[in-house]
Order: sequence, then C-alpha cells, then structure tokens
Amino acid sequence: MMTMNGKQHFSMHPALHEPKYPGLHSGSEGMRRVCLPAPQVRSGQGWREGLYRCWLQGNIFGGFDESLLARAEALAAADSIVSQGKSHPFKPDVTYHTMSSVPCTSASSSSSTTVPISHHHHHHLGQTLEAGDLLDHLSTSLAVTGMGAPEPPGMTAPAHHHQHPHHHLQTMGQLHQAMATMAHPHSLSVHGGMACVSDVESDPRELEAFAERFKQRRIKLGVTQADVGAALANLKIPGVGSLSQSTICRFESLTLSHNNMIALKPVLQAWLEEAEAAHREKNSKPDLFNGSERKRKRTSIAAPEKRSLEAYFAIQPRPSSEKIAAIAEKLDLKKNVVRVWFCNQRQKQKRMKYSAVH
DNA sequence: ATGCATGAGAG
DNA sequence: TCTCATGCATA
Repeated sequence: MMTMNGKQHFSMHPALHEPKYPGLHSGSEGMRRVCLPAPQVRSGQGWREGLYRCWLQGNIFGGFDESLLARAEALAAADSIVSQGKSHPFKPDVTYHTMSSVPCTSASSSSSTTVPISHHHHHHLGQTLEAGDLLDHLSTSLAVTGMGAPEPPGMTAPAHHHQHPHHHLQTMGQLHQAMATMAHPHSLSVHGGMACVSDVESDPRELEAFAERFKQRRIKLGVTQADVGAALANLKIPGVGSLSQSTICRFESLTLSHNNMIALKPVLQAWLEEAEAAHREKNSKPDLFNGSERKRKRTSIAAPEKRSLEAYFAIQPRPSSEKIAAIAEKLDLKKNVVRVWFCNQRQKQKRMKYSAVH
C-alpha cells in the first residue's frame, strides 16, 4: 500500500510554458542530459566528486571493496567519538554543504552565461564536521583539492515548457544537473541561443534577495508558509497548483535547487503581489473580508547508522546497487532505505544555500 | 525546519 | 537506476 495521502505532487505543476516564466527553449531539451560524464562517473556532479570517485573506484574499489567499507565504518566510529564532544551548533544540513565543499571549493566556474557566481566561502566557520573530517582523512593522500566548487548553481537554467503535471520544474532541474555535470562552463551559453531569460533572473543575488523580501512581506501580511502554498492554487495560473509548506519554507531558506528557485520565483512573486493588493484593498474598506487516510510512517535512521552512511557517502556518493545492499546489511537497514538515503544526500548537496558557494 | 519518501521522466 | 521536484511526518 502506498499511503497515498490526499494530494500528491500532482496538484501542482507550474506550467512554465507561459512566456512570462523562465522558459526553456526546446533546443535545450536535447542537451539536457546529453552531456553526461563518463560512463562510470554517471551523471550528477562532475568535477571534484567525479574525479575523486574515479580515483577511488580505480584504486580502491577496484579490489579492496570490503576493506573500504570497513574503513568507512571505522572512520564513522572514530568520528562518532569526536563528534560527541563537539556537538556543533550547525544544522545537519549544513554538514552537507560543508562536506561538499571540503577540500577546496575554489569556484564552480560553471556559470554558463551571465550569472557570475561570486564564491566567497564564508563557510569555514570552523565547522569541519563529521563528514568533512572523514573525507579529510580519507583524502589526505588523495589531494582531491583543487577543483570546482561543489555546486555550480550559477548556471542559467532557463525553464522550459512542458505540460507535464508538475514536471516542468523538474525538467529545468535536470537541465541544471546536466550542465553541472559537464565540465564545460560555456557549453550552455553556446546552446542554440537558449541562454536567455533566466540569465537575468537567475542571478543568485537576486534570488537571495527576493527570497528574503518574500519572507518578510509574507510575514507582514500575517500569512503562514502553508497558507501561501495553498493560496497559490487560487492564483489560477495555468499549471500552477498548490505547494506544501515545506516547499515554501525551502524557497525562503534557499534550500531548493537553483533551478527550482528560479521556477518558483515568478509564481510566488505573483502571489505576493496579489496578496498585498488584497491586503491594501482590505485596509481601505474595513467592511468586507473577513471569511483520511493512512499516515505515512517516517523511518528514522539512528545516529550511528547515519554516521556510517555519511562515511560511506564521503567515499562513494553513488554506490552501486550491490554496495548499497552490502551497506544496508551491515547497518541492518532496508536496502531501499539506504538507497533513498543516498539519493537524498546527493540531492542535498545540490541544493542551494549559497553557504558553500558564496 | 528538515528527514525520509514518492513518482515522473530520462537513460 | 538516477535525478529532481515535491510532499508528509516530525523534531
């Protein structure tokens, strides 16, 4: 049974095919995933991790698979001891950013067109945490350092139109991904003149500013994140349905992928404008207004297991199915849980939150 | 605010 | 299978 609660993601799918929204020109469609990296390295992120992984796979996984896993666990164990004493004040999520930017983080350099992402790494707040340490240990000899930053958000990811329920945005995301994947920053800009629209709007600074403004004005209106999400449906924007509190929250905190941010911005902006207009109207005439199913259970991975997973992740962010099975067994977790965990970790690394990049 | 999950679409 | 956008459940 799938615990399909009320509305699923289907509710919303910003049909960004509206000209006013960042539109991805069909031309980009083709290139979306075309630039996937080498066979082994699979898609996802290119630079550092890719190379790193290659190195590992070639030199370590090549034959000492088991010892590697053991090593990761050992490190995880060691780490747990360390982390006991320093319970850092950072949110777990920050860990990922840190993790992803451990070695060098000089800069992604993949802003294809205009978006110049200034990378100030202001994250070295002394937060060399868990995974970071692990990675360090593991890579000291690898000198994985000099390479791009973990997330190359700056690239322009023009949205594109599609009419799939809820997947226009995704599509853009994939574009983003594909681009992140390729080591060539410019490839995009050269792509059949599709480097437009979001060129302007995708400016990280602008997004950041908007998110901030949005939050403040939303609060001023006395509206909750959940309210906003629900209200979007009333906007009647073709293809745009409601969104969850989670998503609104993530938008405000910039914890969405760059593309996702860009896609949602116009919609939220539209809502904000309407809401404020309505608010003004209400103030001017103070007379109007002023009118289950099964629960999904969330599995929780215990701290020790999580630490191990992080250790594994530091070594191999994209374990093979077999490896996942092995890990699952060692940690006594369901394979699928482990698989999803890895997926989510990868996704987290890709999220915005310029922390690591800016 | 965030962890774990789902499902579509691409490969 | 993976990524990506997104959501439910929960700390």
